[in-house]
Amino acid sequence: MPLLIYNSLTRQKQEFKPIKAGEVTMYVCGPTVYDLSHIGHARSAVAFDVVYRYLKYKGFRVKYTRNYTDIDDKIINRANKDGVAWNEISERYIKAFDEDMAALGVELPNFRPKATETIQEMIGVIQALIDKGFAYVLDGDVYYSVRKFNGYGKLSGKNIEELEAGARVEVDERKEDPLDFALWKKSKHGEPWWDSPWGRGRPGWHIECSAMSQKFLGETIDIHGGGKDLIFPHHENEIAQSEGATGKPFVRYWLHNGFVNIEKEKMSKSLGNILAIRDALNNYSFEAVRLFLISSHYRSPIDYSPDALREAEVALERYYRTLERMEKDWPDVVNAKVNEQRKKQRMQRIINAMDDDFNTAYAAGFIFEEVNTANRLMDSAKTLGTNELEEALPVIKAIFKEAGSFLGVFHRGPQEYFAEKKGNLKVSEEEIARLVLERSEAKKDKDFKKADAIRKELEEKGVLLEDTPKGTVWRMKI
RNA sequence: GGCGGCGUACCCAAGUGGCUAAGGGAGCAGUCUGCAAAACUGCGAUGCAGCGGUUCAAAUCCGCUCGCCGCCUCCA
Repeated sequence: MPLLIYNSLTRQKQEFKPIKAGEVTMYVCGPTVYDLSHIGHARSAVAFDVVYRYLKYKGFRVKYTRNYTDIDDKIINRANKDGVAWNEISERYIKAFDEDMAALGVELPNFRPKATETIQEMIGVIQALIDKGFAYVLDGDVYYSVRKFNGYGKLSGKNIEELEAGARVEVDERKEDPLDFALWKKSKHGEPWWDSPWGRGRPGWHIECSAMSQKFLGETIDIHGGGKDLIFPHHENEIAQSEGATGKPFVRYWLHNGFVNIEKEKMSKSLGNILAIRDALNNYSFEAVRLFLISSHYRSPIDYSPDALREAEVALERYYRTLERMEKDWPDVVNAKVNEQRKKQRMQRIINAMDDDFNTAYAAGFIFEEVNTANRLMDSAKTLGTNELEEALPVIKAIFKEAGSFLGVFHRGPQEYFAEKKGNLKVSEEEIARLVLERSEAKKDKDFKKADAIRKELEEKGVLLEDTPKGTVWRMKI
């Protein structure tokens, strides 16, 4: 079964065929670094992280670029507000973004260029556009003449006349047409600037992605991704710039992720309903955040709520508890030789799901079916024997590992997952051990009242006790 | 106003023409347990916003209606 990808440009799922067989070039719009990243940025990053990982899993050599927009009005405004240099702001939030990505287990793209490191290339693209008649200079500014580009609107499905009619932008009277957008902005007093053939200035927003994707990936790239809100005008303008300058198709497959909503409304700065990535990670494991994000299709909107994250954490704990049980109770079985044919067969369901436009939610469903199978077989080992168990457990563990490699969830060891949770403990482990022992003594004496009191006391401190045949174990309450 | 998307059980969510409508969470009952917890088993949509149509067959295609959301302005 081929890999199908929904292409925003054609509005349908298409079989994915890269330009060069076996090799994929992929560009994703990164953040404008003027504030902490929120859960919406996490969604985009995780969605394309999964795309990147899965393409690699499929055997493609992937060249993946994600930029930082480190020069922009918002950065300058923030710097003025804070009374610091603009690049202090951008550097601070690049660092914060990198930390958040690492904390989310997002793999590093091959190239992570900053806009300000690519100014010369941008100037080159702008010059090419001027030379070809797509752009014009106006007193130190350079504008793109939208009407000169034939395919304008093909990605967003808009036509120029309607845009014209509905234009809400403040019109710069000097522009030849209200829809024309800035490629280069003459620097105002006190603003950062770079030298250019048109005088000192700084780049417009859209030009950077055209320049950077060309520099690192070439004139025509396979995949370009970003949030749905970037379709217009950002990506529309990128197409106009890149195709205008090179005369070649810019992108073969456009991918756009849906939003994270809060209370059914888009999370955004202007509405003030932001959840920062690091705030989410304070309360939940990064895998729970990822599981929450991949439990819906990447193009659908998802509604954030504390409950939704909690449910993801509960599900994840169920998963790790099962894996822990497999490894602790059946160490020899679980590490026995994998029946490759069986594995391939079970794994194929997950691969089919992923091949269908990265249906991670469906894929995750199969993981939980395996969880159920493992538990069921372990439960019934005493009565039904271990034949089936011996064949299934190694396969199940291998599936977890393999699917985890591209989902970025389910791929750690249980001890690591649970150890991370113990970091939030409010009671010392020594104290817990002491109370557990005290309770065991009480249980031995049939003093169940005392035993229950201790269990209740610990539960109030967020520690749950479980009596197993091998003794009492404890874990963190979610 | 223009363009686009969505509406599946108590909640989240997959499924977009054809086996018993995945999976997770919550609930109830049972097994296990001193009691719990965990795990397992069973129950739970004769039904996929509503109405009509196409078809041997529709949650899935078409039309209308209702409701929600997004883009058209910086935004992942």
